[in-house]
Amino acid sequence: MFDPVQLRSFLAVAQTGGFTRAAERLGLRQSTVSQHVRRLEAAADRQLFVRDTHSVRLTGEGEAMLGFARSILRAHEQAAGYFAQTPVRGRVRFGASEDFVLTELPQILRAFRHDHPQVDLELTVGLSGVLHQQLADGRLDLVLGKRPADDADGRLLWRDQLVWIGAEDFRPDPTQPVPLIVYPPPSITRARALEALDRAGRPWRIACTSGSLSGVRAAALAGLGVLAHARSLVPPSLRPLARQEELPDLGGAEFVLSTGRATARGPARALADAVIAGGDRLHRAR
Amino acid sequence: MFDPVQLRSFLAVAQTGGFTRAAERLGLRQSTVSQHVRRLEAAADRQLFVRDTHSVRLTGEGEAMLGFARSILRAHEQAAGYFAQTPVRGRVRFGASEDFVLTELPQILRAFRHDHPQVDLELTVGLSGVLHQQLADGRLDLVLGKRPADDADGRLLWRDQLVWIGAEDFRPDPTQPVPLIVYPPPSITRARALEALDRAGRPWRIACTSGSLSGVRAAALAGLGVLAHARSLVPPSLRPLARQEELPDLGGAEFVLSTGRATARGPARALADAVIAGGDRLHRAR
DNA sequence: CGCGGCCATCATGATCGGTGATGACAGTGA
DNA sequence: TCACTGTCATCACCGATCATGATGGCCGCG
Repeated sequence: MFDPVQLRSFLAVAQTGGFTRAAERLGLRQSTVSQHVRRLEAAADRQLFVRDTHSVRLTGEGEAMLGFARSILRAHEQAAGYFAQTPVRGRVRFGASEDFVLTELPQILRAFRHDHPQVDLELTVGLSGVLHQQLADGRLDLVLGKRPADDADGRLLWRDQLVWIGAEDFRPDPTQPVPLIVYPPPSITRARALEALDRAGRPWRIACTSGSLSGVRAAALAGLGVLAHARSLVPPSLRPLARQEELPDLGGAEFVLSTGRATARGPARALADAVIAGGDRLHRAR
Repeated sequence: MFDPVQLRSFLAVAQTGGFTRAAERLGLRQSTVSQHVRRLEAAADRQLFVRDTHSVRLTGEGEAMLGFARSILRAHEQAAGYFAQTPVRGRVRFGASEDFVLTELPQILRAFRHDHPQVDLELTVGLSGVLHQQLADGRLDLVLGKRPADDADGRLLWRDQLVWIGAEDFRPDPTQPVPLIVYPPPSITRARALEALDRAGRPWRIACTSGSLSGVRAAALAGLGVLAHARSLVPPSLRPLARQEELPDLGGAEFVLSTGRATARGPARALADAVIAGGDRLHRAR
C-alpha cells in the first residue's frame, strides 16, 4: 500500500528533476519531499533515484514506479473529479396527485432516496389543483399532476385521454341521471366531467364523493356509478366502460411536472430529473 | 486524494455488509473501520452508506465510490505485486575477457547498473583462462569469455571462427617463420595458434607478447606480425588476412558465460540475464 | 577558497490514527 | 415486558506519524 501523497512527491521529483523544484511545485518544503521519496523507497524496498549531488536521475525501478504512480494517481483523480461537484443535499417538498399513488411513483421516489440519501423528501399527496395552489404559495417545491385549466406552466410529461370507467359490468341506465363518483372540488377531473355532461345536456347526480383514489376506487368497484379518469392511470380491477359513446366525450388531459416560477435547482432539480427519467413507469403505455 | 486504507475499509464494509465483519476481515477494530468510512465520507462530502441499525447499505454515491475504490486499490495492488519480489542487491564479481573491451559490453554494464543501482559490480578484465581459474577458485561469480579446452560448463552465447588478422597490407613471407603476436600463457588463442602451426609443420616465432588487447592491437597495426583472433571480435582498423589459406586453419571458438558450479542467483543471475539479453551487441554479426 | 545551490538528516511540535470504553438502537426470546 | 445480544457511532487517550526549520555534507563555480 503506497501513500498517494508520497507518490505525488515522487512524480514531481521525477518530472522536475529536483527535490527543491518539486517541493516548490507542490507547496511543500524540500525536506518533506525528501522524506516522502525516502519513505516510498523504503515501502518499495528499492532505490528509485540516483542522487548524484547535482542531479537526480531515475533508476530502472524508479521508471517502473513512475508508471505505477501515474496509474494510481490517475485513478485517484478520476474519483476526486467525480466527487468534486457539490453534492445534492437539502429538502424537497414534493406534491403528487392522487392519480399516481398506484403507479410506480413510490419506486421512483425510493430510487431517488437511494441516490440522494441526504435529501429530505417531503411528500404531499392531494388533488392536482390544491397542489398547484400550494406550489404557487411556496409551500411546495415540485408538483406532479394534471395541468390545471388556467395554468400554462410546467413541463409536459405526457398527454392522455380522459375516459369513463366503472366496475367490470357497470352500464349506466340511459333513462336515469348519470351516477357520478367524484373527488371534491377543486378537482380538475370533477370539473371536466360535470362540464361535459352539462354541455351534452345529460342529467347527472353525485353518487359518491371521496378525497382519495382508494375511496373512489372502492365506490366504483361497488358499482355505485361511473368515474372520469385518465386512461393511462386506470387503477387495477377497473376498466374503461365498453361503450364510451353512451356518455359525452371528456377530452384530453395533460400531466405536467411544475416547479413554481423559477427553474428548479439543487434537490428539486435532482428530483425533477429523476421523475422525468422514470416518467415512463408512471403510466402504462397503451 | 483518498486514503487507500480508508478505501480498503470501505470496500470491506461494502462486501461484508457490516462494519464489524469488515473489521474482523481487516484485522482492525470496529471503531477504526467506522472512522475510516466516516473520514472517507467527509473526504467525498457524500454519504456512502445508509446505516439502518441492523443493516448497512450502499447509497447511489456509495456505489460510485465502490467503482473508484476498486480501481484505485487495483492500481495499488499491481504496484505492490511488482515491488513485492525481493530486490536485486549485493555484489557481483564479474570477469570479462580482453576480447570484449572494445565491444558494447560497457554499455550493457552501464544499463545493468542503471537497472540495479544497489548492486556493487566488480569488473575484472583478463584472459579467459585466468578468469575461469578465478571462477573455479571462488574469486569471481560470473565470467564472460572463450570456453577453455578442458571446460564443458557455461552457457554458450555464440560460436565463432578463429581467423588470422593483421595490418591492412600485411602478408607473411612463406619462406620465413610466421611472426606471431600473442597473449602470454595461459591464453587459449595462443595455444590454438601454436597448435595449428605445429600441426601444419609451419615454423613460427614470437614477434610480440602483450597481456592486453590494446597491446596486441598496436603490435598488429605496426605490422609486427599476425594474430589469431575471433572473427566477430576483430578490433577496428584490423582485418582478417585476405588469404587465410596461406596459414593453417585455426578452428572455431565458443564464447560462454560461466557461473561457477551452481546456478547463478541474485545479483549474479541478474547480471547474467542482462549479458545474455544484450548478447547480440557483443559481437558484430557477419 | 569562499560561496551558493543541492539533497540528507535531525529534533521538534502539532497532528493524525487506532484503540478500548461507552452509548444508542433494534431485534429476539423468555 | 424485559433482559440479552449484536449492531454502529462517538469519545478520550496515547503513541505514531508528519511537516517543518535548522543544520551539515557535497560539489561546482567564480
